[in-house]
Amino acid sequence: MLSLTRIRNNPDQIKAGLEAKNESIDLDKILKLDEEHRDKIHQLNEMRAERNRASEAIAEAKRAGKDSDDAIAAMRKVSDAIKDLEKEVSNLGQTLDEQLELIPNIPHDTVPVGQDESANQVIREWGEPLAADFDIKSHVEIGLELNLFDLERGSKISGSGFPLLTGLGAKLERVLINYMLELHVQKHGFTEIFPPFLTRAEAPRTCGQLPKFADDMYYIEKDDLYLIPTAEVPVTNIFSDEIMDEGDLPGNYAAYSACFRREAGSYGKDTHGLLRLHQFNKVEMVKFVEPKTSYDELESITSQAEEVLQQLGLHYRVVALSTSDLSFAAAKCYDLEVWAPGEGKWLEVSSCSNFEDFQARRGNIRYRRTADKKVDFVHTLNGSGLATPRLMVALLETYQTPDGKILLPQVLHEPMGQEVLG
RNA sequence: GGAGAGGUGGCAGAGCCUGGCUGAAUGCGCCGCACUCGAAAUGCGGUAUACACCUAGUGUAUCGGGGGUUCGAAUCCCUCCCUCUCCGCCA
Repeated sequence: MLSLTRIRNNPDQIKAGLEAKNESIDLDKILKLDEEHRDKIHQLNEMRAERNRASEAIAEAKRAGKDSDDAIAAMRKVSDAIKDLEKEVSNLGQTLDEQLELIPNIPHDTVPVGQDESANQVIREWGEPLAADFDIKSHVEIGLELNLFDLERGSKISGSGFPLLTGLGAKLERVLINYMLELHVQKHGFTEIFPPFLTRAEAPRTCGQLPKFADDMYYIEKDDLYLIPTAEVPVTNIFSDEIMDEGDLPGNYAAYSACFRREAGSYGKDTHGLLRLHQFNKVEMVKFVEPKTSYDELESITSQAEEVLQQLGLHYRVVALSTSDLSFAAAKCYDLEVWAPGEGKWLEVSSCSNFEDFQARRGNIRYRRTADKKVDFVHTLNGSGLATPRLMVALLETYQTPDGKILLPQVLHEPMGQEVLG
């Protein structure tokens, strides 16, 4: 949520930002609504002030034992008028809020400007692509041959997009999750969280999934609960409606969760194998930081996510998303894309974003500054660290051998209890 | 699922029956000053947020959310949400 003051004071800057994000929002309409709203509030305040003065006089008279029937009769009319105006003001305010909730965050100055994803910038590339002198297989082939997963039976049980991992595939999934969590908790000092997987509407509202992207979420009508699309949702809301101490910042939290996405509108896209699923596993990092540090923290959370790929020895690149490719709530975002030699393409395995105070405003997440004791909104960031399905794809395809086996990277030998699959 | 209790400021906790200088006692915390070589203890003072404007100030709103009664609601009524306790059921 953008602050109205910011919109009011920098309408041109906001308009430019919205345009860069390919958003068509009638800001002038909102500004006009805001003006009308404030105008009515002003009127209302004056009427209320009058009422308060009169009530006080009536109270005084009553204490003195005098009667004030005339004054009461007069105030009755004022009171009715106040009620009408109150209704008007609250309707205006509600409309205004609904409009504000649909305004996305504004891109940071350093975000590359562009009409589509071709404007995204590759910031750096790490490692080398697999150079094989044999026919490279896709993860689907490998998985089927080695019985790591059974997508047909997964579909039988739950429909397409719900993977069934089996045997060593299931174990590899568990090992990867655990490995990533340990890295962030032990080495990077994150606090481990195991969050609820179903939340109230307020939680995705804070993060920006609601109200605009309701169709992408699984919803349990009977209990009015949403399945989380990422652990970002419950973890970001840990401190909603709270005032943190400056000493609590930066607050670094890492959480595993299953993630549920309806992927409405993306049917027929990346349906192949594990590339796009309705349910998947992810380790997510969330940071609550002081505003002035948030862009440094964005760099740091990105490198913390990169470290997973480096330790697994996977070829990847860091991409700065352009204005048009930024998500609704993000002011700046780096994607981590891992190279999948079997697919022959880069796969997004992580998104590291700075939301500035956008989510903090929606969720009312604040902190008290030590210096002047004032309360201000924190900045929130998050980064996948990482999502497993595409990581698994890259891993299987990168470490395949000519004889159809998987030679696991060093760091997985001990937790897997073996060096080779197959 | 059944029965009961409760939701008040950064926190704890009065006020609600008996509506009227109650934005809200008191305590803790925090800040300033005094005392001190310094600290603790003590004393004095201060300490919510948002919005607006005729901006050393003033006004309005906010006691879980919404609605109602009333000249006037933290206080009365309705409704929704949430938390806790006990019983039942269950992993």
